[in-house]
Amino acid sequence: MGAGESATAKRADARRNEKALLDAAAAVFVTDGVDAPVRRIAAEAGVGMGTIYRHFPTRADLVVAVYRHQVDACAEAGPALLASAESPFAALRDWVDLFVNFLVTKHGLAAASRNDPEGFGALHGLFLDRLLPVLDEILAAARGAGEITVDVTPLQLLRAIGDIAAGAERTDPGYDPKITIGLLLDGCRYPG
Amino acid sequence: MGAGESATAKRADARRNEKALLDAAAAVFVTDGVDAPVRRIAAEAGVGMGTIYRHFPTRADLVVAVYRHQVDACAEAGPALLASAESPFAALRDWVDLFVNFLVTKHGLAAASRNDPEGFGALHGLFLDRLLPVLDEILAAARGAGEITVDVTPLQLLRAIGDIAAGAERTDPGYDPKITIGLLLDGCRYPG
DNA sequence: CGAATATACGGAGCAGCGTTCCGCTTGGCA
DNA sequence: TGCCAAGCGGAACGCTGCTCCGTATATTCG
Repeated sequence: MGAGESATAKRADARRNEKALLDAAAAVFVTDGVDAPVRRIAAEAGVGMGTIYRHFPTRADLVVAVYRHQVDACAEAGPALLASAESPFAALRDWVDLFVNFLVTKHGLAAASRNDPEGFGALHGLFLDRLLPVLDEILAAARGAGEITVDVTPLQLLRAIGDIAAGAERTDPGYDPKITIGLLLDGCRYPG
Repeated sequence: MGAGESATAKRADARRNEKALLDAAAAVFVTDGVDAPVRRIAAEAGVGMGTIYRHFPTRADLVVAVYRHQVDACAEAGPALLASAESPFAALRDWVDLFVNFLVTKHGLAAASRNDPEGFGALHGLFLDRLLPVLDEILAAARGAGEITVDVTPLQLLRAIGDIAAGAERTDPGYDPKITIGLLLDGCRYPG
């Protein structure tokens, strides 16, 4: 069930186009957000409409492909933070910060994944698959250290954070999602 | 600066159509969400495209017109809750609950107002104008009673709540925004 | 009561979007 | 070199928001 490395080796031009598409999408997403017109991405990559749909049948497929390694990096940072931070709760703060920074810099990413959960099932799945276990681990550590007493599920927390970050994606001076999230995290523990 | 009761008295059919449009929009919003196609609303009301745009130049104008009284009701309930609840913090809980229930039942309302803050400036303004003072009052009372010690601004809290509610607009069993919001509110006080 | 006029109406039309489909091109292999 | 599956491009379709202007009508005035 491994994805695509052997089986029937893709043609060279197909591989080239896929790469071009990925690069183009990454660039366009930065300037125009993840809702950028398909034609725009195709044009940027110098390919036709058919090509983009053949490689990435769904917009979410493209988004996932573009951001997968960043999500991975975020997931992998979890254990490291847990080891280096002075307490599990501090690690939680740090890790959440990482996640929020990731979300906020991707225009409309979280919003898109929320507004169209059917279509963005893949993205949703990526987030959940990679991030949930990590958050679970950090949460368990914090709970073990007595820093968290409320029983909040990782899913609950991850979604809440995602929603808050999504709401703050537009740059609005005077509102800082991190403060809100800090409040939320504080709500998960009793003060020491 | 009063809006529209005298000046140059509108034509009878214009008034009728405006009412029809409002009713139609309310009905369509319930079934199809606030992003329902303009043509659909026009058809439901039995008017042409021109008419809908003449009465409500912007989609937000229509949305605001449809929900204004509900927002008003929510705002007016604030002082009443403050008077009847057993503590200011309890009133805060109740009032927030009211607000969330309002948001969650309007498919895509909060999301729409967030994804297009330019276009939905009117909606945003309505929320802020009517609701912020009320929340401010409740918050001040709670702070006066020593139930809230963190200095969180009404705007901060209102936005956070709106964002969380917006994220939960799709019915997703297993996730309850009210729990998240409860956590957030708890984060605003020291435990008694 | 009938004409004049501002007011309001309707819907064709335009531009931009996502998505599909199929005739043509090209890479890889014998 | 020649063949053919794999891949490509972009025209075309249906749906969207929004504008524009010829037509219809409510209101007013003689």
